[in-house]
Amino acid sequence: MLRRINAAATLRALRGAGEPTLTELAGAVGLSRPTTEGALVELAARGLAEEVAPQQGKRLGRPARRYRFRAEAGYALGVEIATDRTLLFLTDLDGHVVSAHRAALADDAPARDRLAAVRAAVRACIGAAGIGRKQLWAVAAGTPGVIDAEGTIAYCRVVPEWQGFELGREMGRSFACPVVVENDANLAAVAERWRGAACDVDDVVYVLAGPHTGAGVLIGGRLHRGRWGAAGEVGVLPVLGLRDTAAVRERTGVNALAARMAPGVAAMVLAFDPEMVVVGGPLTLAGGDLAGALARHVPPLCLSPTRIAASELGDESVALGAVRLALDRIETDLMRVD
Amino acid sequence: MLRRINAAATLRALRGAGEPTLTELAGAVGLSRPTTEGALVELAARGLAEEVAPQQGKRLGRPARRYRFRAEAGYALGVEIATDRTLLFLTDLDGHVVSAHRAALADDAPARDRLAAVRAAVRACIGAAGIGRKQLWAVAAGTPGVIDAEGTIAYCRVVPEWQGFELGREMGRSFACPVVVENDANLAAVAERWRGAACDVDDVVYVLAGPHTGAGVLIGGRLHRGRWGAAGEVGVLPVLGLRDTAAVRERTGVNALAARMAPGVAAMVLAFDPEMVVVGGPLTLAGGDLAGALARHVPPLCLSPTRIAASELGDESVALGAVRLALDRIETDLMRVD
DNA sequence: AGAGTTACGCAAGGTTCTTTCGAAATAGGC
DNA sequence: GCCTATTTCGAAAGAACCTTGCGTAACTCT
Repeated sequence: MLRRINAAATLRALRGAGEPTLTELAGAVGLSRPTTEGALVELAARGLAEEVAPQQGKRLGRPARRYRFRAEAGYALGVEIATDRTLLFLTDLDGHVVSAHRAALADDAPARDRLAAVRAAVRACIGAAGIGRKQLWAVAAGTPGVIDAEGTIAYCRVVPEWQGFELGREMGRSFACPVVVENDANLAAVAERWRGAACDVDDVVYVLAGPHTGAGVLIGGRLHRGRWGAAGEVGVLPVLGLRDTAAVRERTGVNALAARMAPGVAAMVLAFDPEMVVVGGPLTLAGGDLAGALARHVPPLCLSPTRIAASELGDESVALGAVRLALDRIETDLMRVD
Repeated sequence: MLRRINAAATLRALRGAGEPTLTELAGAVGLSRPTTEGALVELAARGLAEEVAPQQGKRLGRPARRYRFRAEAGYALGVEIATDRTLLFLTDLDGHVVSAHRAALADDAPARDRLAAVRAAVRACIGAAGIGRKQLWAVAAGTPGVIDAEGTIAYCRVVPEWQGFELGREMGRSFACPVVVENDANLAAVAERWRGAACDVDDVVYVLAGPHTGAGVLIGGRLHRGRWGAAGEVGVLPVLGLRDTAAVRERTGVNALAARMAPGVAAMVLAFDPEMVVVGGPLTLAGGDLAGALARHVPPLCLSPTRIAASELGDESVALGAVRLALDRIETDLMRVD
C-alpha cells in the first residue's frame, strides 16, 4: 500500500521535471534513492517511465542514469460537437497534440446523424495518427446544452434535436476507456486556465458569447457543474441581457452589445467573485473587441477588481478543454492510491 | 510518518463511533489491533482519547476495553457580531454548546466600541463555562460585509463604522489560537448545512434577507468565498430586486417582497445551480412565510428543480456557523498528517 | 464449578524504507 | 598516458513498523 503512494509521488515528480537524474528525483520526492528506484521500476513495468541514455556532458563524475515520463504510453481525445461542426484533438499524456480533425456538421441534423458524424471524425482523427483505439485512455466531449451527471443532454436551446439524447452512453459504446460529456462553456473555461488567458488562475468565469450566452465556471481550479450541471446559465433571466445575443449583434455594434450584456456578466462576477472573466465564443470571433467593451461596462456594476480578458484560444477552446478534462481523468486514475 | 497517518485515521474512526471497542475500532480503520492500540496510546498522550470503563453488559466473554473521543480536550468559540447585538456559542470538540451569551450592541457604535463589547462578551461567555482561554483551540467570528483573506472588513454597507476595520487582526490579539473572520451569510450557510435545513446537502445557497440581502454559498460542502471574499453579493445589482429589501418589506406584504426578490434569487440559482436554497435573516424572523413565497416566485425563472426552504436555525445561524467554521479549522489541524 | 466465549497481551515474522560503504565511471591535471 | 578528484551506482546491513499467531485472562451461562 505504501509502495503505491511512493509510486504516485515519484510519477508526479517525474512529470514535473524533464529528464531527471535518479538522485535529483529522489531529492524532489523526499525519498531515498533505493526507494525511488523501486518506484521507477514499478512505473517502468506499467509503461509510464523509461530510462534514457545519459547526457554527454561537461559534468564531473560518473554519469547519472536519467529517466523520463513516457507520454506516448497513452492518449487522450477531446471532441467538440458544436452546432455546425466537429473539432477533435488527439494528444499524448503530456497534452501535446498528435492529431487534429475538423469537419462540418449540418446544424439541423438529427441526433443520430450527428453521432454518426462524430464517430467518423473519431476514426479519421486516430487513424491519421496511426494510433489504436486501445491506446486511448480517456475521451471527453463538449457540446452546447445542460448535461446531466450521466452524460445525457437534459436541455439544449440552440440544437433542439440534441435534447434528451444520451450522448455519454452512446459515445461510451465506441470506446473501452472512460468517456465524459460536458457543457461547451465549461470546457472552454478549463482550456483557458490550462493554456489560455487564465493560466493558473483558480477562480475563472468563461463567458461564451454566442446565439445564447452561457458561462463556464472554475472554482479553486476545479470545474463547478452544479447539482444538475446547469451552473452558469444566468443568461436564462431576460432582464440580464444575455438572451438572443447573436441577434442583437447583427443590429448593433460591439459597444452596444457589451452594454446590453453587462448586467448579466456582472451578475456572474458578483455571484462568484472570480479572479478573472474570459470572454470567448462565436460573437468574439466575428471581429470587434467585445472583451474590451465589457471591461468598460461591467466593473462599474461590481465590487471586486475582477479582470476581464479575451479568450486566447479562439474556436479551439472547447476541444482543448475536452482534452484537458480527459487528461484530468487519466491523472486522477493514475494518482489514485487505493 | 506512517504513525501520523494511522493516528489520524484512528481519530477519525473514533469520532465516528460512540465508545467503540478496540477490536471494533481496528476493524473500522482497517488496521490490526496492536497498531490501532499504538495509535490510541499516541492519541491519549495528546489528550484526544481516553479509556472508559467497560460496559456492564449481557455480552459473553472477556469484556472489551472501550475508548472514547475526549471532546472536552478543547473548545471552539463562535461569535456573531451583528449590527445591533452579539451572540456567542462556546462548544466542545463535538459541537455541544457549553455556554451561550447574548448582548445588545448600539448599531451606531464606532468600531473600537464594538470590539470592546465583543471582548467583554467573550470574557463573560468563557467565564460562565469555567474554561480557561488556553483551552480554546479556534475562534471564528461572523459579521456583515465583505471580509478579505486577512480578516479585514473591506466593504460594509449596513455598518459604515465597520468598514476598513482589521477585525481579524484585532481579535487575534485576544487569543493564542487561530482566529477566523467570515461574512455572516457565509456562516449561516455553513450552519444550515451542519444542523439546519440543509443537512448534508453539498451545494447550498443561503439567502440572508435583511436590510441589504446577501448570500452565502457552499459548493461541494465547502464555503465558496470568492477571490476577494465577495461571492454571493448579487444584491448589488439594482435590477435584481435585492436592494433595500427591509425598506420594501415595511410598505408591502411578504408576497410582493418575494416577487421583487425573485430575479435576484433566481440569478443565484442559475449561476450556482445548487441543490437547495435556504432563506433566513431578519426579514424572515418578522413573520410571514418569505421562503414559501419565494418557492412560488423563483422556480418559474430557473432551469433546475432547486428546493427552496426556510432557515431552521433562526437568529442563531450565524453564530452556529462560526462555531462550525472554528471546528472545521480544528479538525483540519488535527487531521493534518504533515 | 466447569465449559464456552470473547478479547487481551506478548512475541515472532515479514515488508519496506533508510543508511552506509565500497566500486564504477568520467573529467581534468601533470 | 596515468593518476586523482568527483559523482553516482549497487548491494548489504540496519531500523522502524505493521501483521500474524498463540497462550492467557475475564466473564457468562448451564
